Amino acid sequence: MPETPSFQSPTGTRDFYPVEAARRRFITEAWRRASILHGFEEVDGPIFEHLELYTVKSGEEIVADLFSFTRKGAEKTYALRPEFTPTLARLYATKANSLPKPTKWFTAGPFFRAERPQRGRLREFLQWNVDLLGDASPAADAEIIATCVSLLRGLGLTAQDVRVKINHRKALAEWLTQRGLPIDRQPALLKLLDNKGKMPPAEFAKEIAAFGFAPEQAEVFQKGLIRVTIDERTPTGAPADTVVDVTYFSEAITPLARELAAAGVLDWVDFDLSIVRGLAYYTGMVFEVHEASGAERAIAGGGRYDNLVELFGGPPTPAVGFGMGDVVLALVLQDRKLMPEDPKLMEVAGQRPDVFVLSNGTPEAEAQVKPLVGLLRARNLHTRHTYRQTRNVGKLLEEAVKLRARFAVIVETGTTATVKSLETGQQTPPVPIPDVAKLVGG
RNA sequence: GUGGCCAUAGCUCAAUUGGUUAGAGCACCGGGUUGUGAUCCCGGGGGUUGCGGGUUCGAGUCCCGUUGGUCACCCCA
Repeated sequence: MPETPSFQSPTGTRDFYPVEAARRRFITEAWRRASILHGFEEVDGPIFEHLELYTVKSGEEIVADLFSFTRKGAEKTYALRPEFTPTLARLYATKANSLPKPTKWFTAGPFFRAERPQRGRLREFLQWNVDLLGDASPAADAEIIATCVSLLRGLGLTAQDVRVKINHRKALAEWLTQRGLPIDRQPALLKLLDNKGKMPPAEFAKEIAAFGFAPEQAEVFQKGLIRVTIDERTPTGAPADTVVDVTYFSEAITPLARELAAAGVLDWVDFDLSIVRGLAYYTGMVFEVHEASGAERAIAGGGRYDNLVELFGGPPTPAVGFGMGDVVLALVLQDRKLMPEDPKLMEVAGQRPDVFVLSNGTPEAEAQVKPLVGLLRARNLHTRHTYRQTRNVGKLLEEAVKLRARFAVIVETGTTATVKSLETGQQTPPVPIPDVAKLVGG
């Protein structure tokens, strides 16, 4: 299409009309509330970074999945940020000595990945990142997960709707080593676990057998779940655990389970051996949040990354955190009918008008509309008026209702107006115009 | 990067299977009405049928390409 320019939006991006913008705000405000509720402070960085910031952590292969560019007369190569963690590590490393321990930061903003879009994945999306740095304890792990659960709960989701699936890299590796699986073969096993959902059970069983597990033990990995209770002296697993002894693993994660119980979120959690995440940099606990039936992609994912700050030039610093994108979250909310519908949405997004001012159409009354609108706005009331030509009171009230205004003010004369509550239908007798503001809450 | 499906008004869909000037509902605007949220009636604006090419007397309809959407694979920080 050489000649006429295309005005379609770029692949994998979205246009935000008022309704979509309100949905976005519904989500980002929930993110912000949950973050602040748990004592995290907002930070941010540039939306593009030097390309090397990403290749340091992820290698050259990542370049294919980035939007990168150079300036004409090229200096350096930049990339639109695909994730926040490298920026976060830089922020922390730069001021590490003066930052409190722990440092609790969150951010929310746009990120970019040059992939083919599909359900739950776009090229431009919003992501919420919550990180706790400088604390290596299981309590820190639990605090991060509790913050994530707080968000989910705040949006109306329940432990029946979504599950937090937790694994522990280090514990799993040590357990596997104890069982006699050499370190160098473990990545292949993790990869297999990660792919479990995409292959027939028989094939999975066959492949798992290659790692020295009996066929019936494959079933445990197939199922993946380990129940951990803190009521008993020794954690016990689900019945399947008798087939594969995960006692060592369970002991390793018991401190975390206790902290999760103390934080009141243990009932949202499953310990799941098949949660792998990227192999690159997680060093301990890893987790993902999934819709309970397995529909949709992961809603959130994260874990402990104790080596990363050092990798970006800071002091050795334990860290734990997660990211949550808006795309899958919105899909799950819509699946569960938890995303407010159109008129309600404006209210949720804080855009509901307080007052709609109209007149009865006489010149004296009409002349008072704009001054009154200005007066009410000066009192911090969200005030609207019509742009239509009709002065039919019925039609204008209809417009006020459609906008979900709380009050309609009808200017009756050059000096008086009536105030009608659109919620109760009650209407005052004519009052002096200067009295209107206090009648509508100004 | 690979593959399947899809594309008609802002939205949801029609168009007698290749045949006149592409229609309807919703939405939007105006009127019915110097005055109260409903219902109803009348009228209006809106389309290069995603875009480009081809076949044909004739293409929204058939063919090729392309762009975009969607779903899956790869990947998933």
